[in-house]
Amino acid sequence: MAPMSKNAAAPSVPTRDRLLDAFEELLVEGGERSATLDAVAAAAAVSKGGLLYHFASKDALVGGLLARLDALALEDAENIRTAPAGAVDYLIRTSVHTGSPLDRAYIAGSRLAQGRDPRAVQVLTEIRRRWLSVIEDAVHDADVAQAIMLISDGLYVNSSLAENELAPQNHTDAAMTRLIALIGRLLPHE
Amino acid sequence: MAPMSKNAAAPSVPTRDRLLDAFEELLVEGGERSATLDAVAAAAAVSKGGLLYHFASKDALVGGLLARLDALALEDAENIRTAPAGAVDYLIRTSVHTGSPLDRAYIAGSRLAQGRDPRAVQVLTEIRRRWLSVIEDAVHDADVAQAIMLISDGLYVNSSLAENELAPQNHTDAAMTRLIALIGRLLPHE
DNA sequence: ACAACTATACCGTCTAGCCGGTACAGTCGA
DNA sequence: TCGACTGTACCGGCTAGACGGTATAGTTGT
Repeated sequence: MAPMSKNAAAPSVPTRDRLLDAFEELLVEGGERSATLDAVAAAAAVSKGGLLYHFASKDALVGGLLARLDALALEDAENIRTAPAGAVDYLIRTSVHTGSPLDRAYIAGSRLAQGRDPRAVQVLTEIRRRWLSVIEDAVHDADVAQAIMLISDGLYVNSSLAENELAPQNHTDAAMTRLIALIGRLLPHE
Repeated sequence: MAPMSKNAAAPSVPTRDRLLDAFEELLVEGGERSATLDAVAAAAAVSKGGLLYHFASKDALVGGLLARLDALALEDAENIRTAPAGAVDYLIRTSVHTGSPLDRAYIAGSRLAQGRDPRAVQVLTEIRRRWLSVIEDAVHDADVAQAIMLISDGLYVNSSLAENELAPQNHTDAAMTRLIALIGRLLPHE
């Protein structure tokens, strides 16, 4: 077929990124196992040869995903630090599945880490270390910061496990506001 | 009817359970991908034919693991409810990788859920629903119970991701005691 | 001309699942 | 008490298909 404007939509997004998007999507939706090269190529509407043109191996594909995740997370750490409503507020609100690029990349990375890919484990560990550090700066108490991180992690688990079942309205804006108020009690007074 | 004394060692643990143990272990250590039938059989020191005698398919193996997890979790809910030091104390302390049978089964189940096995998702969702219910009974506040569950989930993520890296002494007894004290602040007063 | 692909064919390995066979303990009728 | 038979617990060889990766020839927009 015509490799140009697929059919209607012009490839405003470079193929390389579309491949990474597709890989991510498959990891999130179907786990490690379903993210095969064939599946990734098909999902990105690219031939397998085309995939391997951009990423010479599956390892390279994983590397590309992890690099993008790391870059996204680095930006995010800055967003948390400078969030107008406060670091804790921002962290908690963005810990629920918002569908943001970082969100998807983070969950995809988690899948790889659970498959025990050592690079994925390292990248995730580093990202979490950065988040913890930002929260520590914001609350001035290592134990409280730790507890807040745990809640943030818990939210990720919840939203990626239940998707939308368990406790229908746990992730609404109102619920998040109540949760953040609750976290406020952890702070002695500042 | 004695299937005993294979050669020398009497199989004090039935082969069926050894297979489930091996499957669990592989899921925990290497993720979904590494838990192949061949690997499970080898880890249980059984031939592949032997494995398939006990579990006719991989699906059946997953079913067996999930059934065992569910049974273990049902017992555990009772342990939480009747824990001398209180439900919250028990839940939090057992949320870190203790190596208990439930612990391992739960993490293994999580791996399957991340592979998007719908049965695994359902079993885990149900287990978490039960835990939440027990905590709600203990703290008499839905929001606080929710927050405690999130912390518990976070601890699982932490211990299963970092294993023993990130923040060396986050899961010591002392750290847990401090965390539980912190959670106490969430309760208005009771 | 060149980069960015498509399409197809192929290879070695891994994976799930199947099947025939073996060993052996216990049951039962004559 | 013997021989025929049954059920349980396995072994190990096999196959079809999936998977990662290679190779190569052709197409298209700039």
